Amino acid sequence: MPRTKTPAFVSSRGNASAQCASLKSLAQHLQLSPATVSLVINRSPAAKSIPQRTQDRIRLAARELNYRPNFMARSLRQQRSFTIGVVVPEISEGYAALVMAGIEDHLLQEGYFYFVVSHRHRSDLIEEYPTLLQQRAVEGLIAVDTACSEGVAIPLVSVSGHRELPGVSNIVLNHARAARLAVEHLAQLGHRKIAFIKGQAFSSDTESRWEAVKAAAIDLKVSFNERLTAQLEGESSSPQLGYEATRKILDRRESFSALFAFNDISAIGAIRALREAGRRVPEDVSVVGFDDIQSAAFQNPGLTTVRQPLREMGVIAAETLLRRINAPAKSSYPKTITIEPELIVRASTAPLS
Amino acid sequence: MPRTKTPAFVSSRGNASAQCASLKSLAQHLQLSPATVSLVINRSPAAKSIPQRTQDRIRLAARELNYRPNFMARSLRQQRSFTIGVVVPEISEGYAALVMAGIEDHLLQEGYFYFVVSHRHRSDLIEEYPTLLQQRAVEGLIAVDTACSEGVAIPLVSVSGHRELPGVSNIVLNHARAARLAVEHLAQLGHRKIAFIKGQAFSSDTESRWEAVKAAAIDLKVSFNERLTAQLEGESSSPQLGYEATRKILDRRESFSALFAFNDISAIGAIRALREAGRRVPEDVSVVGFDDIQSAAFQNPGLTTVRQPLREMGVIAAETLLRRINAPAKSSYPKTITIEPELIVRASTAPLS
DNA sequence: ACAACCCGCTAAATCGATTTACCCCGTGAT
DNA sequence: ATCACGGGGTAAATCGATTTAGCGGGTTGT
Repeated sequence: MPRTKTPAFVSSRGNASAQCASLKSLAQHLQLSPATVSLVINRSPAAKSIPQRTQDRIRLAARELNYRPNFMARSLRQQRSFTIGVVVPEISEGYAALVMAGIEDHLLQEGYFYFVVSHRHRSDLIEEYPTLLQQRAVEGLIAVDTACSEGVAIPLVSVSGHRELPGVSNIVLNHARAARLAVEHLAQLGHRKIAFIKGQAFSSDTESRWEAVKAAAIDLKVSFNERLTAQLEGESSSPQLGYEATRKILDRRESFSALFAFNDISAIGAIRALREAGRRVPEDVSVVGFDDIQSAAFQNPGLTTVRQPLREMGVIAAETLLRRINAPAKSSYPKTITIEPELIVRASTAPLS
Repeated sequence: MPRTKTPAFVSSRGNASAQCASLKSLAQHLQLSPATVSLVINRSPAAKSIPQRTQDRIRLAARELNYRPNFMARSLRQQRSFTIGVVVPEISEGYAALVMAGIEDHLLQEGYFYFVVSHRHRSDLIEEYPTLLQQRAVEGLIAVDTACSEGVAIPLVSVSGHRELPGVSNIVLNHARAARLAVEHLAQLGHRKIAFIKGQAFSSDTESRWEAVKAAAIDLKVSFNERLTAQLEGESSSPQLGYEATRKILDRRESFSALFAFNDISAIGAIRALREAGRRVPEDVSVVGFDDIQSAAFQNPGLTTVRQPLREMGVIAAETLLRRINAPAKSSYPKTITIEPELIVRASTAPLS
């Protein structure tokens, strides 16, 4: 039997304004049972036997008393949180931010919210965050440019993850085509000696991109010279890495008339290194970036780059995830979704003079 | 009396792996009551009368059965969500992304998660999102560069909000000092004829910054010439706006040797306009930006700018909010926290030749 | 006349924890 | 012998919804 009875509606936290109104109080006010009110408010099919009159009364009162269903109670009962988790390497980087913008667009439209966490390439965090998010009852995960561990019990969509894992849907760029677009563009401008900058080992795009670049170079009869390649080194995402890689290439004193960087950020660093070495861009050296982050267009000169439709990739990731979440149990799911890149020609490339 | 009994632990959703283990099942396994287990697991003071032996048994079993408290159940009972909401104009913009990085840092450290929403300056969304977030049971809100409506029942911290509202803590830059830093720098380089670009009307920083700039100009005896000022126009956050504003100024054929833009993005557009008009930067015209977003350092030449410590501002916002959330009820809260700017001199400014 | 149904609604179980108010037993003090 | 007290727990209320089984009474069908 009950020991104590609190006086009802004495909220313990200091909310001065009228945010209360539970289902129970609303029902009491209406002289109805909570069950009835719930049925009507949720437009449950079971409410069809309730006359319109009563329904109107209920809805009116709900509006007047400013009834807002308690989200946690509802989640607990229904075992749904309408929340998903997004794991990114770093929020303040153009890449992830653009993907997130797309994710947000679609999720909010569908009534979902999302938690964001950034792991800054720390492997302990990469392990820990998915678990933490699952404890927060997220219904699915999106991992951006992150090689996620397996063993997640919930649907997972990976953007540029590049690991075929059971239970994971991959959204990947068509790297073969992307590399070809860039190399072809340079080749058409007359460039034959092209320098290449390779990505850091930890970036999940590095390997597939590199293979694609090699293939494109060979295919298009462009020399692929080891002495004209360098790899980005270091955790940070600053143009400094591209600057250093380019310096290395320059120091080898091999001649080249074009450079294809791993991404826009490194392309920007490369341009600085080239200028310092007295080479003008694009007159002496043409430079192509990758990604088309916002600052690519902001460069002077504007950066020619292979555009990844990052925002769209975010939207597609969100769509795919929600489809999986709302699919009838263990049904099949897409393993890989390939996205087509686009070459954006700006002012950092020019014909071989 | 009970009508139906489900066979216990037959989860209706298709989770193959072992994620179950409720408090009840754990208690059953241990031949103890849920109450005891809960007390021990939460290290509640009431558990001090329980012998170490039992405590160890409980913790061991919890580990073995991989017990994870159900977040929603716990939230419901405790009326706490450990979640806050962050409202930004646009995720994929350097400004908000940097503030968010700071917010995240601190929140996750303290065991909080956050929802992000972006309103893209749509006033209906600015109205709607705070309500939506409150329905999601967030314990507080951070609004970044957003003139939030009043009437929020939960603690609100505003970063660059610039509206003194009851219940709101404002984090603002010391604009007087910021303007002075920039103008003084240019004046010391010998510039007297300086062009100024003013921000869009919807940006909450625009007015205070503008006043500060005028005051600094007058104070430092730099001419403040209406014909050398222009305002950014348009919703987008692209350098194009700065480009157009600068064109307007150039078209007036008034001579100037330096330009102070509203922010880095517009400074980048300005540089492009100046170059196209045959003016070199910094040899003919020095340019100063504002914010120090990542791409400021990435510019060629590197952009001299007034740095807002955006990441730190995010951390401070999060700290302030958590302090308010965990403060004993209606206690007082900081109304305004002023942040000091810093001048970052790069290569876009040079002495008057 | 009795079953079958429909209408309008409700009781009560449930989701999975937290937390308060005891309870029972043994020991030491009076 | 009785009381007080502390140790080692537990029962049950509670958070705020959702949802199923079913109740009472009137109508219809046969």
